[in-house]
Amino acid sequence: MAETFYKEHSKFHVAVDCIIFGFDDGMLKLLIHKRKFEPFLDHWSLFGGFLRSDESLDDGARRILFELTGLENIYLEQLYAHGEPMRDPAGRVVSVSYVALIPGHKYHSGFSEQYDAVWIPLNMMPDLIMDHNDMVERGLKWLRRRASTRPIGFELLPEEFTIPRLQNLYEAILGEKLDKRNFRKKLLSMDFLKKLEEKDKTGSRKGAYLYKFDQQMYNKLVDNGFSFTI
Amino acid sequence: MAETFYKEHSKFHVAVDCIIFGFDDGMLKLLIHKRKFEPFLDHWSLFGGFLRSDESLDDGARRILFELTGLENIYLEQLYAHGEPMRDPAGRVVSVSYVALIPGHKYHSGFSEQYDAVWIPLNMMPDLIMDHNDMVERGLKWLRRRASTRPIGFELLPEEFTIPRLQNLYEAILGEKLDKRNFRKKLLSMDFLKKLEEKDKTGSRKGAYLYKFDQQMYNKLVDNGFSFTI
DNA sequence: TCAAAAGTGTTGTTGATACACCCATGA
DNA sequence: TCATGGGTGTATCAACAACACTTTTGA
Repeated sequence: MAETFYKEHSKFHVAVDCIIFGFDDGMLKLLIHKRKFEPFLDHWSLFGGFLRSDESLDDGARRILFELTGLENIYLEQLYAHGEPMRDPAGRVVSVSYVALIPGHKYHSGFSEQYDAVWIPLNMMPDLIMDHNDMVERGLKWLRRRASTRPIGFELLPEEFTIPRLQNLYEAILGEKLDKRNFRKKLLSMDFLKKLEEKDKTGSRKGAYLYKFDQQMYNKLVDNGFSFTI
Repeated sequence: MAETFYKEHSKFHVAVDCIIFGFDDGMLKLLIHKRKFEPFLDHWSLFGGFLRSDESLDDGARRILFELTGLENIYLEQLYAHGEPMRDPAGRVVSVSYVALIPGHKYHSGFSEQYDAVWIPLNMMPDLIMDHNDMVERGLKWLRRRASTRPIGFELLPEEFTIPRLQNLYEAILGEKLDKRNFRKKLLSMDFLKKLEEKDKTGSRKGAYLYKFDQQMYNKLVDNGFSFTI
């Protein structure tokens, strides 16, 4: 019965494509791979797949990300629906893009090889299939906007991180150098970074103190009208 | 041949729903109507329709808006794709919502009656079908965000408008009173409002000078790194 | 001992906010 | 003449930007 009402209307394939950001070696990177099926077999592509009849768009995105990386509880947000009739030469497909942010410490889980996945620095992005380069550009704009109004930068770092590392990340996202004294002052004044006892010595002789993002504290601040900006 | 590649994958109805904002009597309003077909015949609903096989999402939104209002060249922006499997009890439908901003002076074109369309102030919104209330809420958040970072407020006013009218609009969008001296100072300092000779006397005895938004000037400012905030 | 990154305060400038009175006019 | 909304300037405060030297330590 359900399908009787609308049956005179066209139906479409619906796909989900994931724009997967990571941060490593001081660079923003994107996880892409060579496509495994026709058309465009073996061309560079975002990770995507077709929506199944029993799942929501969000579930589809989560599934695709999980199938690919084995990771769950990843920051994931819907970005944009692409629906040009000719965007895919092999058929009419409406594709909804999602942005995913992969924390730094989950990089080396070895998922890359089995799916032919590679992390490519944003400034070395090859031509991707169809409108995937547009998606990446839109994703980058989103990331810049989002990172300057919400504390999502932390989603791209390991749970424990140093202030200089955080600054590097913001510099990579915003594409500009920041003053370290002002950066530090501002971030610490916001009161949601917990300083730990240990130092991270991988970045320098001296070592830098590790910090943790305090989500609870952040929530409390937001409840009191605080809003993050960098 | 085109449809041979993906034929093992599910297909979906794709709909477009328009969140149509207007500004009148100092109030933000939304254009809604009573739905013309089952299911939910005669329930309050946003204006929407099914995507056709030969049109893009943007084209679909434009078409629906045109069929309804007879208006073209309306500010229209994609907002969000809703894809919960059970969002429509009559079938699996992925719906992409769009925000439309209708300029004030195009209100009285008489399109309302023939489509049973009514302008409802935002604070008197009835229960809408399915997830349409969510869409409205999302649309309002979008409008607040957008209006404070881009000069889209002008899309909701007639081509010629007074500063007090513009201020009323921003107050309605942001939901707070603004200081008239500061508002005026700020807007005029941005240099993209052209003052006209005539006054509009409908709002007061004294009359207030009319202004026009100078799109060219605005573009030039943006090229030079200017960014609008209110 | 030196190279390399971490850490630390102050000052000037700019933009935001708060605020009260006169003006023009039609009824 | 008076009620109504339009129009104007200044002073205070908070946030941001600019800027240079000391510390630690492994090689």
